[in-house]
Order: sequence, then structure tokens, then C-alpha cells
Amino acid sequence: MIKVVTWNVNSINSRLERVKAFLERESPDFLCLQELKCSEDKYPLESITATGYHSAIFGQKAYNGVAILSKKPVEILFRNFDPDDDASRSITIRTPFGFDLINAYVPNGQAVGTEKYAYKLAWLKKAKKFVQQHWTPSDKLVFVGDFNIAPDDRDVYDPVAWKEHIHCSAGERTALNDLVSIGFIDSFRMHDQSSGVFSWWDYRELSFARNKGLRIDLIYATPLAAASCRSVRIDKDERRGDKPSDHAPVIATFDF
DNA sequence: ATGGCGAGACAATCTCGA
Repeated sequence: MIKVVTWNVNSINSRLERVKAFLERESPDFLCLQELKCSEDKYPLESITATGYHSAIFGQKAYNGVAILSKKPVEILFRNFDPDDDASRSITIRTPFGFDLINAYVPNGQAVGTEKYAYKLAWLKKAKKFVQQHWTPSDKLVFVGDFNIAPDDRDVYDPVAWKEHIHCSAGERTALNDLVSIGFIDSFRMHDQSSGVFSWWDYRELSFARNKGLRIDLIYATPLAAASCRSVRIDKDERRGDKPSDHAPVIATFDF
């Protein structure tokens, strides 16, 4: 069984002890992290290596930054979708298990209609082009990350209040659907159709205690990969206790 | 309607996230 996890840690250095405990507890084959918030030289490589994990890192000072931690060494295929992008937002690897793995941190978008919103939509277009350039729908490909989009209203604690707000707008959902329509399946929805299951809760307003959250951390798989997906769950316990990230890990298992 | 919390950069308060 292969375990693939996506987790926006909101600073790898602030979350180091939690990440190490998570590796020990869950023993994932691939831990895809977003928002490292550090350059490669500030990444806690020795500490992670001491746990027995390899690190494929794509860092950036203060913002963004992604990494894939793996039990086995992996080949890095790409950093970013567009080599001209200056933000470190994706890393793609070839796994030794017959599938490729994309880990992405989709731009936040700030607010509908802003320059950052346009950047987000353009970035998603580039993501689609990138996937189409390098894979076909019959390949085994897993695409995980913080998508910063709640796919539908079941993924939003108050869909009326959030209507046409950032993360829920029709423009974002259309852009996401356009990417997904290449042939991606939302693995969580293969196993659970309920509403009110979230992966992110605001630090403010006791949002976690009130379950005021969004499901924006997603694990997409092409049909052949999805056919091997046995479970997807969200590790809400990671959102409890001292100094949590505002995101919880999403954990999928595959019997590749 | 606003801001509320947390992190980084930097050195008192900013920006940014979602």
C-alpha cells in the first residue's frame, strides 16, 4: 500500500516537530508539503534526513515553497510548470511505483477581480497545458496540493456567505474544472459524498472549534491511478493542539 | 462592514495568507 499525503504546513520551520511526529506516526511514502516559507538553505534538511526521509525541495525566501518527502529516492522531473515563473509553486517527481506525482501550491488569488485573481486563473491554465504536454489520460498520474479552491458548495461551511468570494467563485471553479476535465478524479469524492468535511480552518474566530472551514487541499488522480485508490481521509487531529498549521493533512492510500 | 490569527522580514510595524 502506498500512502500519499498533501499538507500545507504554513512554514516548515515553524512546523518541524509536527512534521517529524507525523512522519513517525503515519509513515507516508510521499509527504507533499506546501508553504515551506523558506529558501532551500533554510530548509531543515539534516533534521528531516535523520528521520530516514529524502527531500525533493523547491524553496523560496519568505513565501511559497514546496517539497516532497519520500522514503525512497525519487527523480525530480520539473520545478514549476513555467520556467519563467518566479514563485516556487510546484514540484513534480517520478516515483519508483509506476506513477508520477505533482505537488502544487495554487495561488491564493486574494479577491475576485484583482490582479492576483487573474494570476491565479492564468496559473491554472498553465497547469492544464503542463499536464497535457507531458502526460496522457491513460498515464498513472497523481496531482495533489493546496488548490485554494473549494470544488463545490459541499466543500464550504457557509456557501451563501462565500458565494462569489475568493476560493469559491464561479471563475475559479470553471478554471479548476477545465484543468480536471483532462481526466482527473477527486479521490476524496470517490469515498465520501458528504458536505462539511474540510481541510482548512481560519486561525481566527474559533473557526476550527466551530468547523467553519473549506476543503481546498485535494488529491486528484488519473483514472488508472484512481482505480487503485483505497481510502482518503483528513487528519483533523493535526489541526488541534499547540501551534498547528491552519491546514490539516489529507491522506490517500493506493494499492499500486 | 471590519477584523480577528499566525508567519516572515526586519528591527516597529509592515505584507500576506484564505
